[in-house]
Amino acid sequence: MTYQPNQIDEIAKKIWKEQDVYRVENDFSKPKKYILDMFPYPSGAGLHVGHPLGYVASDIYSRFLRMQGYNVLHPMGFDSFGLPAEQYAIETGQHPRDTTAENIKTYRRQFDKIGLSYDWSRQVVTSDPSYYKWTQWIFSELFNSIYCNENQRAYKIDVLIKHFEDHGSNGNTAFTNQNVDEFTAAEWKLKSEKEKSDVLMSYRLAYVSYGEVNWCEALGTVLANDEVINGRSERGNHPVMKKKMRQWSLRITAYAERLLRNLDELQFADSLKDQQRNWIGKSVGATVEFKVENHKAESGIAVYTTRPDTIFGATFIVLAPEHPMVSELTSSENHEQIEAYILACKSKSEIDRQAEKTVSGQFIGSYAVHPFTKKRIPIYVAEYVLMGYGSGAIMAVPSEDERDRKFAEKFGIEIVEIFDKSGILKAEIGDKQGKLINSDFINGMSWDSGFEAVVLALEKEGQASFKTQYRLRDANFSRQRYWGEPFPILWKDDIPELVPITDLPVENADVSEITPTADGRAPQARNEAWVHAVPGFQREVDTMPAFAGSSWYFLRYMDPNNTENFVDKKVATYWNQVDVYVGGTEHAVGHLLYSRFFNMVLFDLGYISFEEPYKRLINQGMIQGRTQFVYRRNSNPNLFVSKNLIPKEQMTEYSPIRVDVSFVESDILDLKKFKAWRKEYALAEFELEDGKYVCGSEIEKMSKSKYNVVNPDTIIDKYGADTFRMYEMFLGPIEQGKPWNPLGIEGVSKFLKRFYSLYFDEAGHSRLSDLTPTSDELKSLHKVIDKVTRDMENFSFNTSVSSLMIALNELTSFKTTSSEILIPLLRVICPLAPHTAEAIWVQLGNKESIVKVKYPEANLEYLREDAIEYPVSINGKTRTKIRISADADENSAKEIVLADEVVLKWIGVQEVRKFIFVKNRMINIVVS
RNA sequence: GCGGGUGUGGUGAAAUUGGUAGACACGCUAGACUUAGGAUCUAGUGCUUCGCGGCUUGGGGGUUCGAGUCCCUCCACCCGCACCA
Repeated sequence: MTYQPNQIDEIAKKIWKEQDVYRVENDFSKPKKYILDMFPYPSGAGLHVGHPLGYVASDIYSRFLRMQGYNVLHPMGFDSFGLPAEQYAIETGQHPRDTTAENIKTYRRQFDKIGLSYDWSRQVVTSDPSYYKWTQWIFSELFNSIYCNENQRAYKIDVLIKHFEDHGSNGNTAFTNQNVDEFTAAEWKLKSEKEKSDVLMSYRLAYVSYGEVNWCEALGTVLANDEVINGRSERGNHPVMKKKMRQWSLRITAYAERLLRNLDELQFADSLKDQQRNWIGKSVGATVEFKVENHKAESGIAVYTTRPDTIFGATFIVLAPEHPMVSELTSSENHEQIEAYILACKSKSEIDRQAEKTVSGQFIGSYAVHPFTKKRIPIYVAEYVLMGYGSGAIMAVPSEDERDRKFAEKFGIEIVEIFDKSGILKAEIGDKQGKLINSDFINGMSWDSGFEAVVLALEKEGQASFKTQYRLRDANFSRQRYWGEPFPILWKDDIPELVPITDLPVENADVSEITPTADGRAPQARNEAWVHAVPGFQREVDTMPAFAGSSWYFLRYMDPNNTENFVDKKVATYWNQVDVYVGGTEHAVGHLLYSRFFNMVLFDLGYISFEEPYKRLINQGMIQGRTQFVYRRNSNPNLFVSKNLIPKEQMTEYSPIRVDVSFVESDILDLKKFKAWRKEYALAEFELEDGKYVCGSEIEKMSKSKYNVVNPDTIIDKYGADTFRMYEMFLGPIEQGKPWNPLGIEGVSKFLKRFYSLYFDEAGHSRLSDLTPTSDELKSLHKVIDKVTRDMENFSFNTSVSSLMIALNELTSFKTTSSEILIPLLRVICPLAPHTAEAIWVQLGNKESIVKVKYPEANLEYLREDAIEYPVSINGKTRTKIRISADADENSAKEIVLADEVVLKWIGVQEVRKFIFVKNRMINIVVS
C-alpha cells in the first residue's frame, strides 16, 4: 500500500475523535504550558493559506510540549462581534447571529481539516451571551474603579468616595486627566447626585464624557485612535472627522507608565516593543507659564516643552486653533482674521489637515511676556499646534525647532541662536549639541543642565514645573453600532448607573432594522421596549467596540464554563500567563495594549495573580498572494496578448486584468477556464507564444477581490493535511512574510510518501524488524532528535523539516528496518506530521493514540565521532581535508598535518609562522 | 523626518553564533525504467576557466590566523509612526 493522504487523514482523525485526545483538564498536579493563537474574526470568506501559518506553528509546539509531559492549554475561539458581520447583515437581511454561526462552522471545519489540536470544549465566542456577560461585568469593574497615582494601582471607587466624604478633594491621589475643582468634605456632602456623579466620572477607569471623537460618517460610528490611519478608517478606508459626542472611554492613560515599564520584561520582538513605546509616547519636559501683557487674568498661557533649556530662544508663542484662550486674547483688530482662520481649520478634514505641508497661522494681536527677559513676544494661532497634546500651546524656538523656524521665516519673526555649535561636525537643528549662548544665567551650560536650571528657577516663582507627558490617549469605547456588547448601563436624569450583576448579561435588542434611527441614535434605540425595559431608566443604546471581547478572552479559556465568575482565581493562577502567544503584528498597538491594560486592572483588583498576560509573543509573517494578470488590448477588448509578446513601451496600450489564480499554472493560462469565467470573455481571442498564453504576476495581499486567494482545503484535498502543514513550515522562518508559491509543495509531498514507505512495503506489510541498529543509524536518529528538539524553542520549524528530510535520506540509504530507530523517529515527526505519524502508529498495531506518547530524548553519545575530518586552510583558504582522531591535541594534529603531501605542496618553500588548531572544527596554517 | 527590520545561487532558504558559505527543497540538465510521463529512480547543478586555479553572501573600507556573522560608511527595499512641541 502506498501513501494515501486522504485515507491517512481519516484514520488519524478518527482516533483523535474516539479517544478525545485534545481535551485538557485543570489538573493542578501537572506542569502546565499555555500556548495561544490570536483568535480570528470569522469572516464569510473562510481561511486562506496565509491564516494557518501561525496556527500550524503553535500546534506543532503544543503537540511537542504535550509529548514532553506538560498539561497544555491550547484553545481556540472566535472574535465574532464586529462591523463586517453587521454590514453583511444589512446587505443581505440576515441576522449577524446567524451568519456568524455559519462562518464559525466553516472555520471549525477548516481547522479540523488541518488537524489543529484545539480543545474545542473550551471554545469561546465573544458574541455569545454566556461570554459577553463577563465582558459586561469587566466593564462594570472598570466603571467602579479608579487609579491611585501614589500606589500605582487600581482600587474600587468606594475608597475614593470615602476619601471625599472625610477629606474632600484634599490629598486625593486618584488619577485624572480632566479638570476637577477643589472641594471640602462638607461641600461634597452638599453636592447633588448629578454633581457627585460628574466628579466621580473624572476618575472612573470606564467613564462617559462629551468630547471630540473620531467620527466616521460612512460607517456611522466613532472609532478608536488605533482604528484610524492617516485620517481614514482602518476598515473601509473612509474619511474620519472630529465630532463632539457623548462617549464612553477607558482611562488607559492611567496605566501609561506601567504599560511602558513592563515592556522590558516581556519577550516580544524589539520592533513590536518599539511600536508600543512609540504609541505610549513618553516625553519628559516641563510646563512653563507665559504671562500675557496687559491681561487681567491671573494665570498666563501654560506651554508644554521638552526643551526648557531653549527658553531664551523662544521668540513667539503658538496656540492651537481650539485653545480655550484664543478668543479672549484676540485683539479686536485681529478678530476677523482669527475667526476666519479657525473656521478654515475646522472645515478641513483630518486628511486635508495632515496633507497640508505649508505653514499657516495668524497673529492674534496680543503679546506674552518672556519670564526671564521680560521681552514682549507675539502670540499666534497655528494649525501645527495640536490641542490634544500637552497644553495645546507652545513656546516656539525657531533656532532649535524646524517647524518653528519655518513659521518664523514665513512671518518674519526674530530667530535667536542659543547654542554655540562651532566645532561640532554635522551640527543639526535641535540636536542638543554645543554650549548655551545668549541665554543669561545658563550661558555655557549643556542642554541638560540648562533644562534643570530653568525649571528650578521658574518653579520658585510658580511659573514652571517638571512634567512627564504621554502621547497615549484614553480609548474611545462607544460604537453607534448594533453587533457588539450592549453596555450594562441604565440612564436616569443624565446619570449612568450599572445594571446589577445579577441582571447580566444585557442581551442585544431585537431590532427591525440594523441601521441608525432617523435622529442618528444607534440601532438598538429602534427597540423602544428594550430601551425602557427597566421602569424609570433608559438603556444605553451604544455598543462596545470589537476590542472589548478580545481584551480578556485568554482568561476565559482557562475556565470557560464558569457561571459564577469570569474565571476562578485558582484556575487562573494555575494556567497563569500565556507562555507563547502567536499572531500577527497588526495588533501591535491595539489588541496587545488593550489586553495588557485589562489584565493589569484585573490584577490590581485581585481577581488574577499575574500582571502581564503574555510572557512571549511570536509574530508570524503574512503570506501574500501571487496575483496573475492577462493583458487586454485597449483598441480591441476581445484580444488578449501573451505577456512576452508585448514590448515594455507598448504596455500602455493594454489593460492588465486580474484573473483567478486557479486558472493559471506556472504562469500559463488555462484558456478554457478563462473563457468560461465570465460572459464577456466567452469570445476572447488570444495571441499566444509557443502555443501558450503567459500571464504576468504581482505579489499582493491575499484577497478575494484580487482573485489570488488560495484555499487550504484544495491543497489538503490534493496532498493531505500533513503535506500542507509541513510545507507551510518549510517555506521559511515563521516571522518572515513571503508570497505563497505552490511549486515547492511536491518536495514535501514526496518526502511524506517516502517516509511512509520506510514503514510499509507496497503490499502494506510492515517492514519493521528487531535488528540491532548500527551506529550510523543511531547517529542519524539522534541527530534529528537533537535538532528538532532545539528548533522547537525557537519556532524554527523550517530547519526541523530539513533535518527530518536528511534523516530520511540517510536511513533510506542504510535500508533501515530496525524498530529501535523507526519507532522513535515516528515520535519525532509526530508534532509536524501528526496524521501520518498516527496512521502509521495505528497500522503497526497500537491502540492508544501517539499524541501523548513520550517524545524521544537525544543521546549525544551517539553523535560523537572517533575521527574528525578537519578542513585544513593555508592562509585562510581551505586546501584539503585530513581525518584526525577526535581526541588528538594540537601537537599531534600539527605533526600529522605538516606531514601531509597536499599541505606540503601548498606550503612550498614558505615558512610556517602560525598553526591554528580549533578542536573539532578546523585547522589554519599561516605561512609567508 | 523618526524608529525597527531585511539584503546569500535561477527560486524558497541553511549556516552549530567568528571556523569547510549555499544544508534541505524547488527548478533545470543528462540518464534509467516505461506505450507515455506532469510517476519513480540515478547522477550533475553558485559564477568563471579546457584545466591547475580564480572569484563569490547589496557596494566600499576596517578588526582578525580566519568575517555572511563584529565595527565604520554608503546604497536598495520592506514595515511601523508622523506637525507630539
